[in-house]
Amino acid sequence: MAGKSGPSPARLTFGKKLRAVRRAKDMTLEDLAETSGLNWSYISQVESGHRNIAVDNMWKLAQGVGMELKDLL
Amino acid sequence: MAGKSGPSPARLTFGKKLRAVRRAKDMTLEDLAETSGLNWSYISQVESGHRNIAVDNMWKLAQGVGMELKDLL
DNA sequence: GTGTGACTTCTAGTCCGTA
DNA sequence: ATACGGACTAGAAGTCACA
Repeated sequence: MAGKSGPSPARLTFGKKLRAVRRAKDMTLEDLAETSGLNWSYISQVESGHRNIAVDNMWKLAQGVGMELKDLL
Repeated sequence: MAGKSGPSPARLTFGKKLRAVRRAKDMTLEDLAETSGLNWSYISQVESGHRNIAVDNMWKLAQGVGMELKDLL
């Protein structure tokens, strides 16, 4: 794993909200991978809080799910 | 400089708001460096949008300035 | 369709000096 | 008190195979 240190509150907040929104929109990881331009496997790790994701990618995921970034925090 | 790619909208939004809030609270970069545990030189680059900061550190900066992370986006 | 570990490449993040 | 640059290390980005 790349994001070694255990899930932090910040990662978990973002990850859980992202997953909730994605599912609410009936999107699979593969769907979101396509709309965000990121790898589905990577997104899976982000949603579970195992990755310390940076702003640019947070933004892409927010866009990919049709929301403002601040609404995922 | 490490963060090569130019400032993205996501970086700029966060950076500008952080700088505004920090100054509104009369904090210097060194003050924020101390309350957040991050390097002041690095924070300077984040505020100007030159760095693609990760969530955990965004959280630390939000804490260091006494705000919720979502309010800096 | 999804979670995870492992791996390489690239940059986030530190530290120092200089202005 | 802030900015910028170089040089370095830790860790994020990005991908894959297997469950």
